[in-house]
Amino acid sequence: MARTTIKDVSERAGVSVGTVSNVLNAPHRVAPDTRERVLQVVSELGYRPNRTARGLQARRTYLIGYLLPARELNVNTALDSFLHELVSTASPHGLEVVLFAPQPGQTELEGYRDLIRRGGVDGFVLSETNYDDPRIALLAGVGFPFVSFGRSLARDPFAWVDVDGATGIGDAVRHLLGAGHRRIALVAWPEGSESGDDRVAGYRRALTRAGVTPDPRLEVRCLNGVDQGKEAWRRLSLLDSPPTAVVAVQDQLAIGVLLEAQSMALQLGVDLAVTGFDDTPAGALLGLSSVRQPLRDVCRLLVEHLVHRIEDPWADPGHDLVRPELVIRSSSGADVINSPRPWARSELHRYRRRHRR
Amino acid sequence: MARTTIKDVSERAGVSVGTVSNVLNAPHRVAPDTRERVLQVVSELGYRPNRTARGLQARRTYLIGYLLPARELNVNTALDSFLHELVSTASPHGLEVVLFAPQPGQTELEGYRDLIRRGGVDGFVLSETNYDDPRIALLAGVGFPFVSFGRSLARDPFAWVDVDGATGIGDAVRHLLGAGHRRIALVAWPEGSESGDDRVAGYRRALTRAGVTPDPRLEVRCLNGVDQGKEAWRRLSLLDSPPTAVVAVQDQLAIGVLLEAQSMALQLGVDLAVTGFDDTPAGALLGLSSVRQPLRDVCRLLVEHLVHRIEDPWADPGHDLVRPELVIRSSSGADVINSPRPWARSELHRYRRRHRR
DNA sequence: GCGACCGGTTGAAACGTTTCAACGCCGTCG
DNA sequence: CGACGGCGTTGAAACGTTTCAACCGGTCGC
Repeated sequence: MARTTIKDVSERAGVSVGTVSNVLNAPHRVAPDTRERVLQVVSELGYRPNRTARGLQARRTYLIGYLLPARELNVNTALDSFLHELVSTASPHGLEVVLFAPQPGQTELEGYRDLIRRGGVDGFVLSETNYDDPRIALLAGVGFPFVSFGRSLARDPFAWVDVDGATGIGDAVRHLLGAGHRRIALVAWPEGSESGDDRVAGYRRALTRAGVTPDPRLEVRCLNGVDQGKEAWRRLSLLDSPPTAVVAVQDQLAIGVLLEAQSMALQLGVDLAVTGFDDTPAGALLGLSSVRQPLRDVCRLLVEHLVHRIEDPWADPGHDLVRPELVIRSSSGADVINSPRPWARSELHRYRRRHRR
Repeated sequence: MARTTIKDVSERAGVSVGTVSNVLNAPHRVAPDTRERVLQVVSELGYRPNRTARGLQARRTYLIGYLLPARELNVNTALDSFLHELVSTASPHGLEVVLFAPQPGQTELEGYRDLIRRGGVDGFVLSETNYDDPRIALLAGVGFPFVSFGRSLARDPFAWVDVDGATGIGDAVRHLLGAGHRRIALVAWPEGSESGDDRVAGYRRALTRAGVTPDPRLEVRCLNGVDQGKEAWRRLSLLDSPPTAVVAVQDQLAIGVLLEAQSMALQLGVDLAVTGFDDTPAGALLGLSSVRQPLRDVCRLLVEHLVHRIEDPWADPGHDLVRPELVIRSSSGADVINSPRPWARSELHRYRRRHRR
């Protein structure tokens, strides 16, 4: 029950506690034979310095805070893998990840502020950062170490890592262009989100560079969600000349498009190609091609930047933009899994005849 | 930069630090007017006691540890919601959740042991507990507070909370029986997992109680996974008289069954009813009926038990079994979403003719 | 032969709390 | 009027580290 302390070690090794501490933190200062003896006792007793005591003296906690984003507007569908990577990349730096949520009746910002005041963490990792995120103003304002997964238009310089969504979507577009598609639609979130607008820009740029003029009628805007994706495809399918491919800025939207198209008896990868973003398990299940965020790299960089901020809060904050990877599956024609259905096209025609005003 | 300490408060309020501490922790001991004055200063300065210092003296950390289960064998597909509920139920008790992973080259058990030695947490929450889990022997052995999500055959008594999988599966079976099904198959994991065996037992019991004799040929065993589910349905469909309903012990298996049945052009909810377990987003998307674990209740109970263990490690560990809820969707005939396909049956027959030896 | 220096070690202070024995004051009772 | 109690407050110790000035014994240089 009683934990073994540095004092136990020092007594047993016949040295002072200062010496034991030196053996552990500055071995070069202590004579080789003393060092050996102390290390021997340390391993016999299985001694590990107490984090709390060490933290009190060093004014550190060896913890980094991550506020769990509210469940409802959960765009970050990859929370699971994100946390995994974050925790395992933080670990070698002697850091652990503390999850927290605002107390009931507290705003998110108050949650951050409270944790700072209580001296609860050494720094924060933010995610789902958006334009002019108030958290950045708060943290940069008080000079508290943090790093953001996602860029932001903020006056203060700050450390961030982001996925190059524009290039990712561009890769999807180029993949579809390469497969012969020319009428490539976009299903995107409403204007005003950092990552959303970035992806839209990538779509337009890729088309333009390939000599295809982006057609505004092929750009549908809606909130995230499977149902919204279905609705989006319904609207696209009623156009004079419907698209042959759809690029969605998120898997859920893509899944909606895909399901709705299937229910119109369209053959995915043949009649219609679809791509998503985030490479979610649900999407993978349905054979959805998707842009995968390299979360391992992202987390490695996040932790590196954060460690720098903690160690030297005065240095210039750095940042990184990492390139995602397009995972090609059957939804964009990789290898067709379902058997062809010759009546698919006529189904689409029937649907359109019924619904066009 | 310099945080405000209890000393700042005491000086400004013209009292000793002891008094400030009493105001915060034992207000009845201090005179009302002093109390007011101190509280006034506390709120002016936004003072919050430093967790590290408080923890050092109390020999506590106010943190509970959760080891992120290895990604590969991730049965706990609801990690996201689980953590959400865990964090928000722990918060009112003044506890935060620390995630950790074994250092590279360390076993899981060493990860736990290390954290105990370093005095890193006040207690652990275990999940994915299995028969005779070595973590339970370790923690119960050294008398370290913990609570387990999942029962286990362990010699030592320990605190746990579990979902009554048997009853959950039983509910699914009764639902199908009520819809008129009699040949109800089971797709389950291989024998030897605590929760798996529990669910199998629930399946058999529900059938027996309803006067239907369980047919061993209708029980398929396979590892978790969508592909395994597909394979399971292929085997079931080749039986002399195939089942009209399938109960799976997990959503991924159910999804496999469902997808494979669809690819045979069976109409879900009409030709074949399917139920899963865990109510995953992917399942919900496909209209899969599923047994939902009441994670909020589970986490509330987990935290309560753990707090008791921490406060009074000598008391008898308690436990709770909570009943899950069956969510009925179209896969078991709730409201059929697809239009009927008259040729479905003949497709099945064609398939069977082709594949039976 | 003496001071300076150097490597190794020690002891004490400090980190920010809580706890608790001791103290001072005031009113009450004998 | 002195002893006693009770209430409110204080001061110091303790929690387990790290850090750092000081110390000690030995060696070197002059």
